[in-house]
Amino acid sequence: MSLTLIICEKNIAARRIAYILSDGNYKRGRIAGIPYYSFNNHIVIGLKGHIMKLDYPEEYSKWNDIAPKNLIDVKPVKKILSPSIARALKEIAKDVKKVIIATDYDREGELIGVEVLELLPKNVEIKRARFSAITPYEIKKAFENLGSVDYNLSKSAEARQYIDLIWGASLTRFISISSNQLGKDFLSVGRVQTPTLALIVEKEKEIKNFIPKPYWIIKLSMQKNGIIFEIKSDKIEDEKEAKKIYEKIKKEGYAIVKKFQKKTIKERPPYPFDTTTFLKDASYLGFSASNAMKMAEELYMNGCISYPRTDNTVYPPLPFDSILKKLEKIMPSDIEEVRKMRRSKPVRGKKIAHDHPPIHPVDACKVDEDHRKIYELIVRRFLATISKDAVIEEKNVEMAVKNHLFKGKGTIIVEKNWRKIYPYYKMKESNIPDMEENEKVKIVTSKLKKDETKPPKRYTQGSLIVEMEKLGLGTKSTRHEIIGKLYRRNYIRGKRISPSPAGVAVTEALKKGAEIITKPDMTAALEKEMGEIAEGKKTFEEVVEESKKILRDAFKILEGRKEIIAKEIKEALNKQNYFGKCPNCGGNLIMRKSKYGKRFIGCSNYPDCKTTYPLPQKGAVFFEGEYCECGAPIITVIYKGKKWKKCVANCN
DNA sequence: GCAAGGTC
Repeated sequence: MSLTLIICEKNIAARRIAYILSDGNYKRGRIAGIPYYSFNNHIVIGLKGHIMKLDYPEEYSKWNDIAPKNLIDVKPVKKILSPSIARALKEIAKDVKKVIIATDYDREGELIGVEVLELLPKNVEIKRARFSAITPYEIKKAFENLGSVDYNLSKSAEARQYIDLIWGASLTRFISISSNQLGKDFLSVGRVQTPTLALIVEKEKEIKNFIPKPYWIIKLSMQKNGIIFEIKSDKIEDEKEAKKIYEKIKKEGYAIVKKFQKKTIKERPPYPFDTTTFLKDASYLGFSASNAMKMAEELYMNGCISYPRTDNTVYPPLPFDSILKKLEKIMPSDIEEVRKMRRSKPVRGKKIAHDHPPIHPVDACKVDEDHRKIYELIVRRFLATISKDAVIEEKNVEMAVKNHLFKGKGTIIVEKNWRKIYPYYKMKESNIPDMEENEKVKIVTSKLKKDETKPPKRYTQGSLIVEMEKLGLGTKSTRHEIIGKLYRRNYIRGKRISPSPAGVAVTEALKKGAEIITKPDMTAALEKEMGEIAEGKKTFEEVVEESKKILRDAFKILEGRKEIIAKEIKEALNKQNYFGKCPNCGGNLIMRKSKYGKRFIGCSNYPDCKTTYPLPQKGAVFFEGEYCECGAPIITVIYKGKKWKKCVANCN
């Protein structure tokens, strides 16, 4: 018997492909605990993404045994990530004559396929199926037109792995060892995480250096036909000028209409959910990116929504009617509304990818509270994208008082349509009456208001993910994990994200010695080089060697600055670990770790002063200079997106 | 105990 083995990137893809190729007549089985699907001398098996991982050989795993910079020239080895999958593949391969790689049609997918080949005997025939959607048409076409594996493409992905590992491992160890942050408290560095951290550090700097500029605005409260509305002057930067104008106009009883415009605007619904936009809106609902992603993954695993990792904002043909029919069971009145306001074609976003559809519901589900919020967001987004445009009426007026110009604006939603079903995007409505040119309108009151320009806003997890995507940092699958990592390392804190002292110190230290790792440019350059490997213009060896050279040069500078770097990071950590003055002896209270790894607060005069306080073991804790009535410091705790303050002595 | 990338 000669078998054909079809390898997919994940189990769900394997099942669907088996279903399509066998016209529904496949059998399920398990081997080494891994599910597979068989029909007519074919076996389809799904992996769990990469089955190999690049890492340093065991003997280099002790950080003190080798100087970090020497890691650059150690050859990493491939290690098996999932022994059970490797066993299953080897078992099946015994009877296999032909292998078809049917992993995702992208760079990492090509490498995942090649990883499998390394586990299989060399005498099998190897083919590659390329498809950009798991639909019967695409799949059948791909399997009728099999190609061969693109080793240049897989090599380009290997170059990325290699470069990420040598830069990440060597710099992580260098920074951690020089600042003596070892064990669980190590300080990490990476091609994606460090530029992301630098964005946050940079934003904080902008906020700190921001000098607010005062300005004045004259606001007039107007009345016509019983409608009260507001018009205002432009910003006036000079106080004297503002007062002069105000004095001149404040006793006036009327303003004269110079221009009046009324227009009706059709407002399209928001485009279908890709991962980035989904996480942005979930962030608005108070979900951290990691938590939102976890909820979405669980909803996907339970068959409630489509695959949650996608860059696509354009629906392929979907069974819209049957999805609506399913959803009717759980939200009948909403679905009735949507039926009444269906648009002829769903809206499309700008980004099109063909591997996965935009995130949408696939079935009606009843789930617990946290999942429900995420599920409802996804369902409502889907419904909005197939609903009619909202209709907005916008009025703009310019009025003059003694030759000084004032502007007013009114916005009213005439027909809510998609806004009815997707209430997360709020719009401020304000009404102004219709007016005609040269008409006199009554001024009710006038005010001169002082205000000032505002500093830029800190990132939220949502806006940070949007920015990362814009800069090409990370992927749809990794961005939320990168942000989670920065929190876990205590580099960043808060919902409105700010850097910790250590986050700032590590960024600054790297900027002065290895600036490239702190910028998105490194990813951009790597993308370009990977493209060249894929096109056969450069070899893996050339690209890796070039990268190694840049890293060696960076180490020359870093090694020279080692003492300063150590001092700066240690000072930052001291600041981070300082929790105020000891109420018993006046010494410094410091966050320490017990020998079991639990954190607590102790006095710097230990053992003479034995003052200690317990700390919560989870979340971020820090001191903002406040003390409780009992004399003990008040700490700020951030955990699971919530922030609160408490007396460290628990005196209440 | 290092990275980032897949996926569970």
